[in-house]
Amino acid sequence: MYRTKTCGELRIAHLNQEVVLAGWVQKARKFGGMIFVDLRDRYGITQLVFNRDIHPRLCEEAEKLGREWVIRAKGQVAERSNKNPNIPTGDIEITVSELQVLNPSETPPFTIETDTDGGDDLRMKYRYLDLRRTVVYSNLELRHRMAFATRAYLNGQQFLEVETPAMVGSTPEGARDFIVPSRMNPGEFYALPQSPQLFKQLLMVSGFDRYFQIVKCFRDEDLRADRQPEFTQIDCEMSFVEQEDILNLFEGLIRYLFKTIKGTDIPAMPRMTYAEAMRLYGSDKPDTRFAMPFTELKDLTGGRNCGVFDNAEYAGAICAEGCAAYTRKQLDELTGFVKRPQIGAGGLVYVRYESDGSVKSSVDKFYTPDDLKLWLGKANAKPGDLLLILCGATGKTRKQLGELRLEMGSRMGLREKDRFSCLWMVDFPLLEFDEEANRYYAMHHPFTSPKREDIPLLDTDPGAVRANAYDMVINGAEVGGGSIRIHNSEVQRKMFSLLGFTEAQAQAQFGFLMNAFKYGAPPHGGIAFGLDRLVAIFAGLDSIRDCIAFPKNNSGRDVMIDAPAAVSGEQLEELHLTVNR
RNA sequence: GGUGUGGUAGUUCAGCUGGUUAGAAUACAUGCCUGUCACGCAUGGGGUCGCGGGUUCGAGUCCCGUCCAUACCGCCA
Repeated sequence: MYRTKTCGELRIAHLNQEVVLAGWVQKARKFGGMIFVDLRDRYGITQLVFNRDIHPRLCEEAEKLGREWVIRAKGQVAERSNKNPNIPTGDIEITVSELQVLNPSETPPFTIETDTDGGDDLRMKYRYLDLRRTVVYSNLELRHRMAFATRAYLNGQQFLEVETPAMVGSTPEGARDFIVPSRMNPGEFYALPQSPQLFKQLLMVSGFDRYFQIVKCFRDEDLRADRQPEFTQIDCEMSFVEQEDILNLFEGLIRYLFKTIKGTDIPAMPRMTYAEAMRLYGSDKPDTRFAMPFTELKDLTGGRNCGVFDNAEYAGAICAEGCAAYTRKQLDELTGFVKRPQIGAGGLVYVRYESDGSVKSSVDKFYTPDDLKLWLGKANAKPGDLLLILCGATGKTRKQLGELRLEMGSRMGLREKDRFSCLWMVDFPLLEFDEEANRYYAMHHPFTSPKREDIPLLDTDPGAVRANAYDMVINGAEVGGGSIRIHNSEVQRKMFSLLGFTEAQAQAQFGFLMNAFKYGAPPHGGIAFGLDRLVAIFAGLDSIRDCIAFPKNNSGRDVMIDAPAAVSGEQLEELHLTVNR
């Protein structure tokens, strides 16, 4: 037996017990006649003590120990004379009587400690060492617990976990596919699934009624802090349900996760329509940890010959509470922020509501204090508040104001990581018009059903049709989304024709699904949650990379195994491929 | 594809308007140290200043190009 106890479990109650521990040398503090070794494993750290007076030969051996050596030590649990209240095992130590080096280690390229001296690049290259650090390990442990709890909840709701293929066919809509050449079918390719969408719908046709799968999905698009080319979804589908059933059941899942993982009861999730979210927050995933909604000012800005406002289709303001004292420098910073190419606003108008009740603004040339007080009134501003105003084309300006709102939220400390605000975003538009391609695209996917009352609009005003589609938003992040699917072949045909698919194209791409639907497809719908994002939010992480064991870097590379990489000419030949560069 | 930021010791970083031998902390090595837990003290080794070109008497520093990392925009039904 390599060990009788782990490094995390020994307490004062184990006093005088003879134990065997195994693990890694976190750090050895060497004195002349005494050596303290912090022995680490997954469960914690236990201090080993070597004393020259008691075991001179052992002490000599312990002198050689270096960082990350793997050792095994036998000894007696003893009460420390100087206790360490910072660790759970801090009351005891092991007086070692036998020491065995199981494997020495080179000095690691960075320190394996919570406050490591290693930068991101290096930690990713040696990810197996990075994962030894408790802070990183605990994110993966949390991920395990969340996945486990998800399975428990869904199992309790009669969901079956079914595996679907990871080698599928490429489809034209949506994200770029990762492509896998087929050796046995020259010139033909599999694609890795962007989601098991079609398969889970087929499982509904098969009568599985409630399906889920915690499954890897793949999208060949540029990465972000919250986007990896391979990521994990909690993918779900249900039959004989309406939108309300799905919202309730999966609000239950998230509530269950908060309860079991964080021990908190979250309030009922408000529902917000897409239109309302755009009007109030300029985003379909508003961060509702703080309010600061938009106030529309266009109707109050006319008649004063102020070109900026008069030429704008839209003027909107946010009210930053208590920020009237912002300095010129701070306002300049904000102006710079909104003028960055990523935001793209022309400029920023501010109105200071001074604590003494007076008003100062960047448009004092055009507007009287009484004019400005009307604006402040509409925005519910109080003395001491600061109004920040953007204007321009409606859609664009709302988006810009949304970014400014988030920036102000951050600056004002309103986006604490340990506070959670969840909501359902509902009534998404069914279609989105793409100016460049001069056609409609499905906002969600082509199988999303339109709202029954909006079906007539499909012929007259497709852009106004609302979908039975919904997203769950937590702290400004889209953590899940889904829809009630189309199960009526007439509506599906209309949808394909709106999307510019010919009958033949639709048949070629989605024929198997459309055929299946001929044989009694039940009404059905589903949802998929991004497990990585959920874990990141629960753990308060800035990037989902920190809760993925072996993530890709910003360029989609795995710097640890150095992938992707070139393959041999023989391999290419077998696959009937030539590389064109 | 675009914008910003960064690349200097094993690591994290400092290095001003260009100036002589490029620093700090930490890690590492050696020695001393019997209650440390960020141990302490002393000594030491360690540098292609990302790469290429240019300006200059002189470039870590300025210019151009390029590569890499990172955040964001585009993209992500």
